[in-house]
Amino acid sequence: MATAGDLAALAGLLADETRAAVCLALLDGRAWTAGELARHAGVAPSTATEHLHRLVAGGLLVERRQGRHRYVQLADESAAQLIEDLAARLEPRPAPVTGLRAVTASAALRRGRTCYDHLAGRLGVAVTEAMAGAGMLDVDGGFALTPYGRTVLTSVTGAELRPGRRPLARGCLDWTERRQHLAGVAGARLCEAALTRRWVTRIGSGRAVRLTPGGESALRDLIGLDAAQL
Amino acid sequence: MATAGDLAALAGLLADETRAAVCLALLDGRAWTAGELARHAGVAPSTATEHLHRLVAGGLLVERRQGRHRYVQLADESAAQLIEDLAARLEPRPAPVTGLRAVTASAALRRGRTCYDHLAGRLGVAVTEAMAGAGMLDVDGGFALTPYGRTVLTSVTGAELRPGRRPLARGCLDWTERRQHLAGVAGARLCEAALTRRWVTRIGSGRAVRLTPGGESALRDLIGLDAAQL
DNA sequence: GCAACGGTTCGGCGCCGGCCGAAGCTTCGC
DNA sequence: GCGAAGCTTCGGCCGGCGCCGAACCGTTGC
Repeated sequence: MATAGDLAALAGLLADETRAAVCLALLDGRAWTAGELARHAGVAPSTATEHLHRLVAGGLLVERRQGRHRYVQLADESAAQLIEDLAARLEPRPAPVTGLRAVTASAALRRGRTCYDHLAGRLGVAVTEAMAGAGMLDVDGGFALTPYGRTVLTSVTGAELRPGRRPLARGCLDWTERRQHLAGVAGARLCEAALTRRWVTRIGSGRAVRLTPGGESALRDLIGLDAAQL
Repeated sequence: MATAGDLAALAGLLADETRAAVCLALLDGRAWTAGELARHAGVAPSTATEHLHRLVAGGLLVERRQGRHRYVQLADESAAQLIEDLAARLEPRPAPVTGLRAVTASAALRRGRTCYDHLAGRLGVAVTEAMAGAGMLDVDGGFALTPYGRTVLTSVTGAELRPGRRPLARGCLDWTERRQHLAGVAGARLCEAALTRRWVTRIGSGRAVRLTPGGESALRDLIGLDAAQL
């Protein structure tokens, strides 16, 4: 049984601005070095060390030491999901409609990005809706991959899709779009395939991604995605 | 865009043992008075007042003043879900198998309870699995109510089931069972019907519930629930 | 009216924890 | 080897916050 103390300790891991910044940065699913995170969060390396210790001890992060670097990343998908769930609660507006606030970096992020290990942003939402429209996802009754969708994704990835500890499909509320996009095993495999086949490519070193011309036609054929609406 | 400061502030609401105890108590979905919560958490009334202020200001709780009482309860289902999600991460063991730790109060809770506004515990999990077995829920591809399940539930509640801001069906990870049980609109309507039709009754004033003989036969006929395995 | 009761406000206390810089340790490049 | 770089440990500072009790306010019951 979960005690109040345990719950408070877990929440306490994220209840600090510096640690929160670290976790948000790590939402890209990749491993960062301690120094990168310290600079990102704007604190001294020694301070970052302490925070990373707490986050690792709390099970939210895992570390991998490699030479003189210490890489950390989110421990698992459920850790990422927890942070996403909290962050989702911070954006209660249904449709932003923010006019011409053309901060290009964040505009690129809104257009398309990875969220831990799957696609998000307008691209992720559009892919999800195209799949729903093509009968691959049931989004009315909840959020589930249909048998047809399973067949299609299996043909893409080659390997059989099986739910393990992680569900096959799960809706992940999008920060910027306030709509659900596909997460879970299916979302991860699709994102993996999209990156290896160069349907999407990363922009710079961040988590923003861009749909390539090849990806545009491939996704149109596969799931009926209309890239024009992006 | 969610900032680290916002995230930290939200997490900070739960990052205190007293506030966490309050939120866990409120997970039963009902309204508690400030004094009840103070006694439950073991702090002075003045201390409870401050905590409740913070939780209300943070949007996690709503208050309703009635005479000299101040009732608080969780603001919405997403607040309950957030707390559930955090609590679920605290029980990483797949199968407890705790032997004969017969703390009767918690045993009753494990057997059956309400979780915000739907059924949980062994009862909630058994209902969910019976519905999956009867073809009303798709739990392989994710978590969704099938058209057949929608028909059955509509016949039970009379009113049409429609997803709004809240999904029709959603899996909610059970604290004690570590399996998913049915939440979302469908879970809430089913629980509501089960309580009004006396398929289940509350035990005392807490969140524990018990399956009645009438409920046993009704749920056997409706979803093929085998009450013997409870 | 008056007392009892629930809740709130305020002041004060003490501790926890976040921050930094200095010193030290390990690894890497040369 | 030797210096530079990445990281960690330690000590010390300081602010925030959780706690309580006392005084106060509004409601309820007699």
